[in-house]
Amino acid sequence: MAAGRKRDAAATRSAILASARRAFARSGYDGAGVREIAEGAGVTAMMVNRYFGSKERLFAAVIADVMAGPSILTPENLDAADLAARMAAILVDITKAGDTPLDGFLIMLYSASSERAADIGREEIERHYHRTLTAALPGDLAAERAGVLLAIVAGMQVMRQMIGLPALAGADPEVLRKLLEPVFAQLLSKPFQHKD
Amino acid sequence: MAAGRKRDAAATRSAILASARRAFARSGYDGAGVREIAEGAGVTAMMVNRYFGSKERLFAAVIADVMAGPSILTPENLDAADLAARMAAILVDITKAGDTPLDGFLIMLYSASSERAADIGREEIERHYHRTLTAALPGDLAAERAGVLLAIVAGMQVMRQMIGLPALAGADPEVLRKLLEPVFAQLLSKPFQHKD
DNA sequence: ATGTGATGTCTACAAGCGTAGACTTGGAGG
DNA sequence: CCTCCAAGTCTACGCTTGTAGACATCACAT
Repeated sequence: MAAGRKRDAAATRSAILASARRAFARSGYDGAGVREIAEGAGVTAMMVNRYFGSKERLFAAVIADVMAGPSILTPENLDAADLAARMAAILVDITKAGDTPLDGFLIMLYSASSERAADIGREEIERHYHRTLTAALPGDLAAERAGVLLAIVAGMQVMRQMIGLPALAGADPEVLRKLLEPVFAQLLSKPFQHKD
Repeated sequence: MAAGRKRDAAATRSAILASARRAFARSGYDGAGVREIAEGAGVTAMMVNRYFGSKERLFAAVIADVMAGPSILTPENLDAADLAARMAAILVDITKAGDTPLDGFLIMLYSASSERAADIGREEIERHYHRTLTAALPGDLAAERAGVLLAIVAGMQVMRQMIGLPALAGADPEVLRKLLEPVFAQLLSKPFQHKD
């Protein structure tokens, strides 16, 4: 058991949740073991099941916890005039290499090969990210444009953090921002019209 | 053993490779089991190790096989004037939902949570995709632009096929092409200059 | 036809997984 | 001080995994 804490149910629960978040972000749903998660929280494996019922329920709790945290799509960002620039800056910052406090998107990507985990992830992405972004986009094809935007965000996380493509993982953040901003601006642009 | 084939080493090897490709594309490196792969090829699990040495070596062989196949980055595509439109069209087609013959990119994404698999994947993406695309890009920051382009390709695969985001998975292909083409065009554009 | 080596199968092992139930220990209320 | 329930640990089961070695079987060359 962790030295600093003794028999505090709420604290133990938080410790397990935090450890699980780290573990899932590092190894994905399948890769992270219950014993490993428990050790990271300073308890035994059985406490995970005592507090969360099962590994699957723990994963769902982690995703819910992550979703409750800050994201690119905060209301003040969505209403800002320079949304494209903000999105680019935040995305580049979030996906910087090393032991970044990874956000939930990455956890879901790592876990997407597990069918159950992918289901949970799709549901949460849909509800939390896609719906919000779609609603904020003026013009035609808002849902599709929001989808492409999320795909770009996902792709940057994949390439910078999961694969670790050197050209992206080691790139100058300023350069990446300059590259991404016009891309975002194009998809976000207000007078988007479906012309054909 | 498969009914149609009898004691043909080359055919058995191909069958295992093909089955492994399907299995890895469906479940990722960790998710796909050797027994499952073997069954898909109509043999026993031990044949996998006999022909490929280990699961890890099998995975490397699958990636190599996939890389040898067709991709977006064929020379005639890279030289074409309408590269952006071609990339958009091919990407949308490749990532269409259902039991598509998935390309290697997706296998690597599914397997990225395994450290060894991610290493193999990064190496191959770097060598096969990123280097080729970088060389084909005129203007400044070719490596970074190529990286962002690959990230978008990866993101579309993730969102359409892994997560299955409805807005993308169920979208009209024509619409997606129209959305992606200007994005690609912007990153591919010849007179790209790093201005600051 | 008859060895003989390649081809494929069977059984099994050691390790790790998620999970369950019985057990022990701590800390607060009487 | 003593009790008692929550908090936490221990041991273990059943399963799956990748892999190893011994065994069987088919096809071809002599």
